[in-house]
Amino acid sequence: MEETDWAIHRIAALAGTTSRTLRHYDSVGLLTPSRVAGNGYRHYDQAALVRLQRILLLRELGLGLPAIAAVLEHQESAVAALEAHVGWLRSEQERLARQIASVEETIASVLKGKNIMAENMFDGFDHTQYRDEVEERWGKDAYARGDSWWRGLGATARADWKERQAALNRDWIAAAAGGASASSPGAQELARRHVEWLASIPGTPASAPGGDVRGYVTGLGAMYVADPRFGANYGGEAGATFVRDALALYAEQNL
Amino acid sequence: MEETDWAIHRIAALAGTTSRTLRHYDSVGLLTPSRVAGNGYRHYDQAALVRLQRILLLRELGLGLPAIAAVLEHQESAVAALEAHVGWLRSEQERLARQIASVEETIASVLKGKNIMAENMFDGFDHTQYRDEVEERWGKDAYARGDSWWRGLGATARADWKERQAALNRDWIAAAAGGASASSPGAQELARRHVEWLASIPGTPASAPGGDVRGYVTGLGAMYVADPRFGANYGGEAGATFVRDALALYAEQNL
DNA sequence: GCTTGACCTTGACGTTGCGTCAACCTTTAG
DNA sequence: CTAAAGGTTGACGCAACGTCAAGGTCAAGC
Repeated sequence: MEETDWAIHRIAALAGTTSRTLRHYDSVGLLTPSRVAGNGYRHYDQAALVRLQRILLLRELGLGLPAIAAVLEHQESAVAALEAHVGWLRSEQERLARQIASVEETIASVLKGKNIMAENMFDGFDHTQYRDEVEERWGKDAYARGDSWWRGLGATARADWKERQAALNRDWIAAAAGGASASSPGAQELARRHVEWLASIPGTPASAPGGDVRGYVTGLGAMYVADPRFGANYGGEAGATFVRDALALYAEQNL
Repeated sequence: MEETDWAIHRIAALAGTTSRTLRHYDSVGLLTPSRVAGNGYRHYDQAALVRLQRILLLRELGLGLPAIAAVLEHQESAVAALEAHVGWLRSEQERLARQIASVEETIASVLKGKNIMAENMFDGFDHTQYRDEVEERWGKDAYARGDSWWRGLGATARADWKERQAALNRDWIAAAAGGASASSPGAQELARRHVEWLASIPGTPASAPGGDVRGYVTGLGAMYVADPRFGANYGGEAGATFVRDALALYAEQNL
């Protein structure tokens, strides 16, 4: 009989890991000691060492402990597991690539003085979380249209568009807070700018050649009041009501 | 006064996140409610909404909450923080690229029937954790030499080399277990194969033109006994002793 | 026989960013 | 009055250990 039996610190050093890790692997059942002495000390033999080697190899490849356990139990499907893992690694890499692009875009915008992070960035098209409701309200492909339009813009164009929106929102809120009436010249001028702004979004009636601009603008105003997520842009329900009324009047008289 | 003040669920929906997240941001001090009512309910105003927008924007870029807090507090250094973040993202991407390459190499080896995961993978050169000691024993650049040699090999060559090593280890252990003496013909033949195997590693005296093969092989045998990490390849100390003696005799008589 | 030091053990907390109950109020609508 | 929403504060869970903490074991030196 050889004395092929090491204390925990030994194989740890032998395999290039720590005793804590071995205890962890024991506790999760990934690698149990080949022998536990009466005093509770863990001992490992060559077979355990080989298994440990494999575990560490797979860990270096980025697999999680459950995945490693699975690979070691069902060695036949090891290749399939590894290939699935490569797929996951690739998707992670792509995600990182997108993040890098976004961050650099942001840096460039900030350097150009475009305060991307400065204003209210709310609107009905650029955020994905309302997909279902946007589709429900405006038709199945309204969301897709709005989204593709939005994604088609460069970072600068997006920033420009958002800034025009933010300016509009500010002015609407100021006008409402100032106690102006929806029919006042100031409110009507804002309505004109608002419609102009809407017309810059392709795919809506406001920008289509023979679109029902009037109905669209009136309906949109109603939505600002009905939906607090849009109404938020205008200072809440009261502000949204003001905007709706001004838009309705403007649409009736000018569109 | 406007009623620009929303309940927690409102801004959550408004910003596309959850109330739990907002409570979390409150608890970590990243975003405190603009007002807390007598009943404990959190309320947020437009300023809070704007801040939340920025937080979520930065979060999408992959920044951690402490980093986000730092960026928002010191807006001047925002660009620097973002650039540092890009650097980290790039390093992560490189790490993933290396992992992908390794996993694919492993898959290819397994498919070729090379059981990379099947045998004892111990030797003095392929693992990095003994760098200090290898350098101490064999000189400052021994490690670097061994490592660069090893890394210069392709996956297939590595697997081949490891298999030859594993076969040698097996045979040594079998011979020692069989009770053979170090001077027996079997042991001496193993010693010959061992030296041959060593000679396949460039940068050692065994492969150098005028190297001190004799001293090298004898010293290596001593190390197998002295260091359990190497001795493990030969069935522990007894096995390593057998190998050392056989190598010493072989070196004396043939080198 | 005792001390020292090295090594072992079993907890248990910390890490990152919330998701997900759980137990318990409040407010609002019917 | 009651039920349905929605709010609150805990507290656990996740991944894989690092890092104390408190305390047993063992070989060696006095």
